[in-house]
Amino acid sequence: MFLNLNAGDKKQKIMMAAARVFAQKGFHKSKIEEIAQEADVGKGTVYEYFTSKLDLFSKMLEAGIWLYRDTLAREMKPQLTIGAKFTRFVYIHLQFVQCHQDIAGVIRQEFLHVSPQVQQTIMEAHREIIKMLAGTFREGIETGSFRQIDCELAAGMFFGAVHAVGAPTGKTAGDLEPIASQVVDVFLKGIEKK
Amino acid sequence: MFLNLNAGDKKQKIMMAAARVFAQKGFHKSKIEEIAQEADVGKGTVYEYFTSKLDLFSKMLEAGIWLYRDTLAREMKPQLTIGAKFTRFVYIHLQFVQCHQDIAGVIRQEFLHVSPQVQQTIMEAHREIIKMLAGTFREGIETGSFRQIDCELAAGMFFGAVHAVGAPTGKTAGDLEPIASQVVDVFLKGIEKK
Amino acid sequence: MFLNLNAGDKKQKIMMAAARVFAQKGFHKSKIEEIAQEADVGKGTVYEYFTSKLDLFSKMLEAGIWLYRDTLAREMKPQLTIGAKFTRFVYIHLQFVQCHQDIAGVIRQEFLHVSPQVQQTIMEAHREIIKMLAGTFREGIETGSFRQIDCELAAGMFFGAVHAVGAPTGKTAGDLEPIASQVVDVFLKGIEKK
Amino acid sequence: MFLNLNAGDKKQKIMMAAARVFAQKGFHKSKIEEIAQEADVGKGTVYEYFTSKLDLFSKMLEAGIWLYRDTLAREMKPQLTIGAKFTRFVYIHLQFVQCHQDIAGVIRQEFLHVSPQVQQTIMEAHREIIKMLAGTFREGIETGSFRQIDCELAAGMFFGAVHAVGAPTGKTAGDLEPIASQVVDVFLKGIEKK
DNA sequence: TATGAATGAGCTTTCATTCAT
DNA sequence: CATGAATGAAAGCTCATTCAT
Repeated sequence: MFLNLNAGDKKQKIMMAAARVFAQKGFHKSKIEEIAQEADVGKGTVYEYFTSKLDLFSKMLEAGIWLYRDTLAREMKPQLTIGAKFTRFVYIHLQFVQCHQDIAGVIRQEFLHVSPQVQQTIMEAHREIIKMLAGTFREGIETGSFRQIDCELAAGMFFGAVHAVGAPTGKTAGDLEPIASQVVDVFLKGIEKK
Repeated sequence: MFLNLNAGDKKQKIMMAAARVFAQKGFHKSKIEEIAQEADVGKGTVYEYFTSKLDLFSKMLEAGIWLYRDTLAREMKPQLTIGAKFTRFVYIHLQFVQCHQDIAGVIRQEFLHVSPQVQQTIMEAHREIIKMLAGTFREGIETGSFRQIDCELAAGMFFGAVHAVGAPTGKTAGDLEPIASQVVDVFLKGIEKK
Repeated sequence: MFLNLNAGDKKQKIMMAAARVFAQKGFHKSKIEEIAQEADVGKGTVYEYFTSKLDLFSKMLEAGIWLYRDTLAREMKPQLTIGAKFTRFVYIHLQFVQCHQDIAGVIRQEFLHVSPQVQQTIMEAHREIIKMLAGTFREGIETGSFRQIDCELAAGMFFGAVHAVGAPTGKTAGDLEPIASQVVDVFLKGIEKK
Repeated sequence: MFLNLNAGDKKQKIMMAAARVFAQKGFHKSKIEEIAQEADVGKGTVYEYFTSKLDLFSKMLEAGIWLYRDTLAREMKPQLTIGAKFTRFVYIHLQFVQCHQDIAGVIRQEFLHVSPQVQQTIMEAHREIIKMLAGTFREGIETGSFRQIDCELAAGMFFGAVHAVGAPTGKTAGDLEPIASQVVDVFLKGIEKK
């Protein structure tokens, strides 16, 4: 077959199948055989591209995180106003979670107890986001838009809040734009009547 | 020994050992043998008190959730002002997480992929908290303290934020009182300068 | 309590309970705990009278075999005519099987694979019966009542036939006397029309 | 190797090994590992072909019963005279027992306490044989060869007698033809001198 | 390269047996 | 004597991984 799919194609296919299965069943209940079936390849083929189940999981997860970061980096133009940045962040996060439910589910749930490596990877990504958000908060304080608050704490709270909204039990049914606006509105203005 | 441990004590001992091990390794990587060793009993003894590994996990988890709920119910006096209620909630939550790191860790991480039953249990507890918080927000709106916001969304955001602050990566090093105050301050007043 | 039951009483109680349980579930599926419950004694008490599960089984089985032999010895008066002896044997066997279904069931089914000792015990009893029957056949030949046949073979066949009739699937519903007569009639006269 | 074993071969190999081990030790004392060793395969391989130990046992047993039935059906030509039919039956039974001692041993001993399914299977086969024999007796009565006897009882007795002769303790040392003749002779003519 | 039959380490669970009371 | 809570050896079964084809 000369018009074969490009080289990384089967690897991709396996990783996507893995994301689906891992998201649905978790790392320990997912069977390599099932992932292989889902990817429509033989069980042995998985081991042609990944050294182990853990390796497949890690690679899949890293790809997911990379995609998240990439999406964020692409969409968070520096020229946006601070308020717009937050709204944009929430929108992108919610949209990512909605589009990539599989990967999002895996990132959300399965990181503490799979392997220290994996835990490391996710916590690093988490720290990076917090850092970015804290930086934006700091920027707001410096430009006089925000009042004096603990930026790290606020960043943690903000990400936690957004994360909770994006969770399956949260409000992610309708359009994401208004929800993103609301979230940012609540966070920036607080809920007390002035 | 004449001052023997009271009845049900061994069950407690096993559950506490289970909490430690499950928190550290997660459900699937925890071995019954290790839990038995940690509890300083024989492997078979675990099965005298629990029908299976899953049963032990569920019972331990339910006990943890019950403890959380109980603590909350005991400490959230209805006569507190709304602001004080939120501060109290954050304080109690953070304190619980700090005191019962094992159980908190288990509740936080291991619920999706252990069993539908367990998932059910945790999500129910989660819904209950959200409901309580949303009710408090509603109360604030009715009394004119809070502005018109989506109470469910706000409750989700608030719990998410608190949850994030309580997570191992969050800020829970120093005294909890000031942190609780700060969290509530940020949430009530927002971060924008008026 | 000075008017206590005699010494062997509890031992008997346990053995009878064992017979019931072993008969119903077989050796390997019977649990010591269940036998203890059936005998209305504590689990540990079983070990006061028997050194092990196998010991209990063996003792119970030997008691059953002894009872069978004893019944046979008591009822098979030497002064009976040969024909009467056979009828008597069949009747006693069928009655024993009917009265002591538990023990009979155990003897019938559970002897090959419990222990070589047990197998030995039962096969010895079996050989003894065959020998007795063969002797009676020989007696018949010598007195001119029976024709020249292989006594061992005939004894084996006869016991096999009686055994089959006594099995749960066989004909043991109605009165045993006529059945015993029929069995002996068939065996002595054959089934061919003369 | 180019002349590989045909498909289903390994399944056969495992079933034959199982027959040997089960016959020697009984169901409960047989370990999967030992059967695997006997079959010269890995422990896990057994589970590639059978879902459980019980499944392996059942399948093996059914194959044995099928073989018995098949042998009987093939060899019991309807055109045989009644007397020849009985002789043929005894000969086939004894030969089967001699050739397939493993399977015969399993069928003879292990059916009550393995599983209701297994019990069902064996008792059905037993009933079928009894029915066939009773039919032949009835045929004999109708054609005037046999005297008026209870066919079911006689069939039970006959099979019991043959079964006993075929048992390991019975007479199955020498040639089977003369033994079969003797058995049938005894049964048809009886043992009384006319 | 792609495959899936074969494997065995490792797990949960059972239950005969012990022994402190 | 009587007990039953405690125990751990032992067995069935799973599934990540290998490797001959």
